[in-house]
Amino acid sequence: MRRSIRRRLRNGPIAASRHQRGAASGMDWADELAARVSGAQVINDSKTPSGTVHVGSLRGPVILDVITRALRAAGHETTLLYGVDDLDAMDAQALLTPDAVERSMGVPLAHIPDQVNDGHASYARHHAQTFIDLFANLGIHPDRYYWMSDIYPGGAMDRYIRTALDRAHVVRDIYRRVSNVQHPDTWHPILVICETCGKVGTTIVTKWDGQRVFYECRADLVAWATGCGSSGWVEPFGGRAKLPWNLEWAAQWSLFGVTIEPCGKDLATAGGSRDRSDAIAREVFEREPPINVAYEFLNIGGRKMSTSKGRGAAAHQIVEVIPPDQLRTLFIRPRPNHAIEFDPEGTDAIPRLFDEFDKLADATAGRPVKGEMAPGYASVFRYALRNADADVDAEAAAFRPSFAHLAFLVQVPGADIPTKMADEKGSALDARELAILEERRVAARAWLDAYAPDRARMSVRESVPDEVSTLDDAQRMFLATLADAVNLPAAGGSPIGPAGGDAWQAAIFATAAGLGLPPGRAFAALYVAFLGRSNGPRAGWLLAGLQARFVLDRLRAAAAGGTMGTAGGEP
RNA sequence: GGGCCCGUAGCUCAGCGGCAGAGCAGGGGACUUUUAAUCCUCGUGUCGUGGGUUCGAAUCCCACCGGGCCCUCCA
Repeated sequence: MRRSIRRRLRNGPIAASRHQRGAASGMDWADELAARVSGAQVINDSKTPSGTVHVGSLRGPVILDVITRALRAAGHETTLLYGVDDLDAMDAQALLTPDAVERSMGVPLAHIPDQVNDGHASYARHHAQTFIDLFANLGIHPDRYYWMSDIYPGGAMDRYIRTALDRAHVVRDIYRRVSNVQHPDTWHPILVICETCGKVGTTIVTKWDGQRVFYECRADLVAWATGCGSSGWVEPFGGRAKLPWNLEWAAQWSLFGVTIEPCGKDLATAGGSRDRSDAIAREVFEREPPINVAYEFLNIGGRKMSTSKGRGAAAHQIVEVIPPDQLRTLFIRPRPNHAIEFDPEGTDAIPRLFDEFDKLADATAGRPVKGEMAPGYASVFRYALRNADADVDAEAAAFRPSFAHLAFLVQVPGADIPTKMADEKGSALDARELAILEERRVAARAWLDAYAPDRARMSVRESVPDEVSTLDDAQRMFLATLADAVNLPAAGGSPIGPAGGDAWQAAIFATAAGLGLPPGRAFAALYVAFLGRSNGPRAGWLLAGLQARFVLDRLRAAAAGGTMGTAGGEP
């Protein structure tokens, strides 16, 4: 039974180049995959919790989820597994994150104490859990999570360890043949956790007697960690040793019966990790490897993301700005073999992501959209939804406020956003729409705090903006006249302003009308005087929220062309 | 050295054998007791280059150029 399934899986990676696909719709890669397989499917992915994970790492889990949904929609019984390779050593890889612990280099990640005192049992648990905690909110629900630090001690890997050691010569041959890596003839594919110093990255096994291995913990085996120099015979079972990554990967496929496993393009390169593991699966564990779905990375500004170099956001931070449906859209819209260019810092990339999602919703709901839709847009929309069981039509039909507009409104003092949105929609927002609004309002604020370009932010300048030099005489006159008009002497002689936004607003219109200045020019003058830009929030309410003395001084300074209030200093 | 991806409008990209397209940005205009917006309008771009196949190539093939990433356990 299983064998017949395997035989059908012998096709290469599905990541077809653009020239190979047919008259495709956008999500065909997932649906085509679902149409190609038969029988029950097991999808797997696993991750080494080396440290803080950046947002690009979520592409893999989202792709897993989309494949799972496509398979289930096609009627295949499907199991989704997600593993944590937490017996891997803290190695050079961890040095690429800000989290590496120098004295623990070479130690299994699961055996390193959590550096953050927030209740996790280990370094590995901390970073893996921080990552995994994002899954549910993104609509990714593996049927089972497994941790290699549980799997090994439970003995489940013992039979694969034995097979690998018995066939060490085959493994060495694969490394040499597939990857041009020449291990010594005494090298054995097992990593003992040193009984003396606890490191796994520094040990090498040179003998296997069928029950025990002889290992040495060498000071200079690797550059990034120093072994303690001890050696001895040990039974490499029950968690006392782990397989090297390529063998562990292949062993996982056998252990869990994996039929589909996507991987990043770094592993999928010719002669790389995936090729080695595929060969090991076939020749050592005698099982056809799972279907591969190779996927490209997420680049920031045309360059690779790097947590350590400050390019790109940590995954757990970006989700505060990009809600699940939109983050899924980011990953799902391009085919897996396309690199994604994404640069949220100081750009409108995030607002445009929302716009694109909204356009997908509009088109799916049958509303008119500007321009043309990419083929397969309805599938993209459906798979982008966090909730796999959502009523797609209802979701598409729901009212969604423009993100950019919302980012503006949240900066307007006293704006009644729900009422404004109801006006825009033409009727009251329902519960779901209010939830979407709230989600976007939070996201908009977070975006303004963390990523937005300055032009999207509105703030009253502390001194007279240079931009007042662009005002014409009529506008200056308006500002001066307004200041005089509202500066009615109070009993004590101190300046007062109109009480409240309505009164300010009325004064603005009255003053402009008195001067014959079109309201638009008058308001523009105010915005320039206070914000340094030609548009802004409702001016009356903006001024009402400021100190009257400040407002009057600024009006007069701006009317004078900025010669008052900015005390020299400029060359 | 090998592998993968990309190269189409300022930017992000779609199109993948049949008249070069969209969004955004930008220009111009309209409206407005206001902001955001909305509406109208404006697109000749060596489709990276050179060959080839074809009645016909941005599209298929070959070579090359440029960019990016990977091949060190990141995805």
